[in-house]
Amino acid sequence: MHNNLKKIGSELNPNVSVDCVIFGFDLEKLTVLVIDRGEISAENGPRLALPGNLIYDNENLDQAASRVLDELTGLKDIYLEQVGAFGDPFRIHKESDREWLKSIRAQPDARVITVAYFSLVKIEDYQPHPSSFAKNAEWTPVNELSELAFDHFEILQAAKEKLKQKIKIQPIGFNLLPEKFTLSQLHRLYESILDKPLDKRNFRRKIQKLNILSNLKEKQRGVPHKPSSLYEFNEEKYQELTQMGFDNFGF
Amino acid sequence: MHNNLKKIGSELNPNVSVDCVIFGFDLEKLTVLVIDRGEISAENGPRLALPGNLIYDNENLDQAASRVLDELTGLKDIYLEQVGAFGDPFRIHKESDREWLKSIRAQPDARVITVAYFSLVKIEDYQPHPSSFAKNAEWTPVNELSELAFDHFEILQAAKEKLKQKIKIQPIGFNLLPEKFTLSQLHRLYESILDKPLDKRNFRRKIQKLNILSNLKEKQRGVPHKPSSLYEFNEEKYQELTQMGFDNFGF
DNA sequence: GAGTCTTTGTGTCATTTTTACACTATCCAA
DNA sequence: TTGGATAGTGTAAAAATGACACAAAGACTC
Repeated sequence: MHNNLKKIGSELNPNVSVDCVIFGFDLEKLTVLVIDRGEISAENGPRLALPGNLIYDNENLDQAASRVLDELTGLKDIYLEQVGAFGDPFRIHKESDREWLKSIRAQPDARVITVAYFSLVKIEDYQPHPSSFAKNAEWTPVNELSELAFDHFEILQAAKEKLKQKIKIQPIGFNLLPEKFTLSQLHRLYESILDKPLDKRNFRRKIQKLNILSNLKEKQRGVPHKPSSLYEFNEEKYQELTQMGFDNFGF
Repeated sequence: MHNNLKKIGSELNPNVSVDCVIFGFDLEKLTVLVIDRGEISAENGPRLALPGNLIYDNENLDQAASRVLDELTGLKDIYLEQVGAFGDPFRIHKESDREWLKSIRAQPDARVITVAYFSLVKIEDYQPHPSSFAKNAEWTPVNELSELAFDHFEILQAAKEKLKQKIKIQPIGFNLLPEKFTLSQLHRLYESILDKPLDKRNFRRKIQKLNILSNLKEKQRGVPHKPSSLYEFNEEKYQELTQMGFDNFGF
């Protein structure tokens, strides 16, 4: 077995890339980490793009996505989920994207299929990483973006939709919040992701009934209003739930 | 724009394939169309595989999946949905798969990323197609499969899961049934897909409340028991529903 | 320290949805 | 005509949902 290994080196595969939709939450809005390409584009195309790169021939797709995420943010062990493959033959052939491609790719005209991932990051954990394009990375509220390079806007929409569906099934939102958070922050997070208002009391009732939060006996300090209790996500209780086949968070 | 078109011919892309999980429903069980590769495998590996093929450089992924489906079944305009990309570097390197690959691929050792799709087919519409591998294709109950070539079993599991989730959100199951069907058949279909029993009366109540079925004033004939009313899926009423943002079929 | 601003935190009631459950009706075949 | 098989139907209890308003706690200002 694997006597064909010799044919697989650790070189870039010119035909397959991964792109990452890195979501964050600034306690107000859902945001996404995008790269500013500067004024390189030919005909005033979009300056912003999703981080991504070609894959290496000796890594699998998940590994490639983790690597791209790590190179950009320095973060490891981050929640990561595949969105899907995007492979229109002309997806990278807008004139406004070609200059940029020429500057970063050995074969800027090759057909590239990309596999999109979304990841959930605590903004507080992120610090621009020295390497890579991180110096040009910026958190932007998802709803303020209306165009991106290549087909990245389409990918972003698909990632938002996937996140929306997923959060109805698993409480993955906690990956976007600090360790300690308030119910109001969680509430705003759900409203941001689901993109619709949720009744405050009903939301609190529902989320508390799940019994996956620990009420730290601790309050916010220094806020100019009634301070809120702080909670943390209780992984163990969550495991109990899921092992009973729980699968519907009902939002 | 597209002065780079010259680099994109209509040749097979040696690095990207599509694989199709073609679901059917024999009115008893959920089935899937698999290819029997015969006894070609070296060390008694699995004989069965999902239909799939390399993509052409001038088609997008959805088109490639439609093409593969068409080549195998002769069917067009079939419900098709992407499951995701599978790209382990060694996914096609099992010794038991190599003989087969050598017989069908110009570059049997190339690293191939595959994009999986699932499609829903009315078994009655399917007739083995002269071309391709169709003569070796067979409908097999999903739950009777325990191994497949390459990583196809993993792909099948992912497709089942995707179908399961999707049917909770959209009534796509009708794509698997004849135009005219009984509530019991629909009931069995949902049980097959969700892989759990559903109470008969509750199921009927729920599905009827959706109001997307038309009761044809027609009954089964020739069955050795009380004949059932026949229904058909009412596309228009369904459109009304979805346009109101309906999104939860509650199973 | 009184008043204002801001956000937290809480309960009820009416409606809808879910769950569990058993018997009669209708056709075919023997 | 009887037996076998599946279709078709209703109810009651429990749970979930949706709509809705006001007092409490801290920070800040004057």
